[in-house]
Amino acid sequence: MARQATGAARRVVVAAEAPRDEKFNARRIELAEAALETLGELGFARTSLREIAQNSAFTHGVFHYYFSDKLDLICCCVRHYKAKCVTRYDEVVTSAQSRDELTEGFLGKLAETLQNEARMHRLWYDLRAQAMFEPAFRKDVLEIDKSLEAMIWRIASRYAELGGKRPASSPAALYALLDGLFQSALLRHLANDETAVPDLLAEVRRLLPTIC
Amino acid sequence: MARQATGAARRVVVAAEAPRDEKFNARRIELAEAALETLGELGFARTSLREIAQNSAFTHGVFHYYFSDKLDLICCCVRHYKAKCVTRYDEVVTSAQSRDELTEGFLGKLAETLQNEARMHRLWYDLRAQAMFEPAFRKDVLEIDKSLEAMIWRIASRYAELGGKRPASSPAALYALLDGLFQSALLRHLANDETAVPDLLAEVRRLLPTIC
DNA sequence: AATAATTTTGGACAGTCGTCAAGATGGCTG
DNA sequence: CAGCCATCTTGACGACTGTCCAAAATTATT
Repeated sequence: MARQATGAARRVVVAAEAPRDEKFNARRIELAEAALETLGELGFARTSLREIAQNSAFTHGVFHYYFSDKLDLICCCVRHYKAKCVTRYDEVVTSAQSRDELTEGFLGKLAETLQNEARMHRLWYDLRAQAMFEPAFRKDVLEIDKSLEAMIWRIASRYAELGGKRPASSPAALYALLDGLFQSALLRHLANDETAVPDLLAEVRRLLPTIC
Repeated sequence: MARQATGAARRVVVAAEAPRDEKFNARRIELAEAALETLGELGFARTSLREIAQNSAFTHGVFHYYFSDKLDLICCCVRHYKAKCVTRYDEVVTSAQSRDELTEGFLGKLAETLQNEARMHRLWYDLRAQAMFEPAFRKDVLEIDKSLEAMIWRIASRYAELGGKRPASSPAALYALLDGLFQSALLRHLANDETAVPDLLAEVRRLLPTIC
């Protein structure tokens, strides 16, 4: 019997099958990473499984073998990508010994992300919007959103701590603010607005002391 | 010769044709409003011209007669809808005679919007995300974004004025904050989270005095 | 009333989509 | 070696897409 590709069915495995299961999962991630290339380029709506396959070393049948359907694939993709995302600032947060150091480290990473990973991030915003229409996306999206909020909160807490203060805002408001700024800057950056990145940096630099 | 449906070509009309032109434009808006019903239900990607036509009193051919293509139609739709949006709070802003009055009026409209026009707003977020991939959307989206920022700024300015202060934040940051909060609340509301609306109201109520 | 222009209709077209299943491949076990 | 099983390939299927067009219906103009 062919292995079920649906996440729900795959969770019930006996211990003996665990290594096989891990191999299966590793392959899923391999495919997801290949798919992310095309998804980041075209967005969710315009991307077909065939297009994904053509831009990768795999055939379109393999994707159907490892994923129950298109939604399953895309959920796996964004989940995998965002798992890396939420650790992006951790090194900066733990190593910074002063507010200035943290500020510069944070802003540096922020600019780097905006410029080098614009395609991946627009995919995230695409998916978050799709989740408003497609219930199948909601659970994953809400979960990722929560973890991003926590990521921002770690930065703010550390920043406040280094100044001997407490964050003057709720985690939700802080995340909304930074996410909103980032989203706007991303759109402008993608529209070839040269001032998008410096404007974002200046705004955040100005904002940080006022909210923590 | 059939009339060109592209916006660019239609702008060159002699004065005598102006009334005909207005009739043409009125029909466009009529069609756009019909299309918004389906677009708000299904989102940009899932909506086909045929589906729009079936859920309306028109045939799919008419849409091609009045719009050069799908993008043209959708741009017209969101433009039309957002033109109404940006005036939503104007009455509250001009009539409010105290901070409390403005706060309550604003929050009331905010809650009403979130609950009654959730479908239209998720379409806006959908389109804004699509603009990151589709250059044809960018001009309109950036323009609408600017006008929404101005709308928020009018509220904040008036709020500050009623308190004898000045807004302690930039227009961009303020809009990012409120837009981020609204977007998050909208997603939760659509996911049947009962606390989404009250949470948003509480957060904004708490935030207003701190930023103005 | 007759003619011309505009608007509307609904079907045809070529293409793409997700899905599926029958068969090929290759490693592993008995 | 033979049989088995997970993995992968390939082509086909029906449904759906945006676009286009020729003809019909409607409206405006002479």
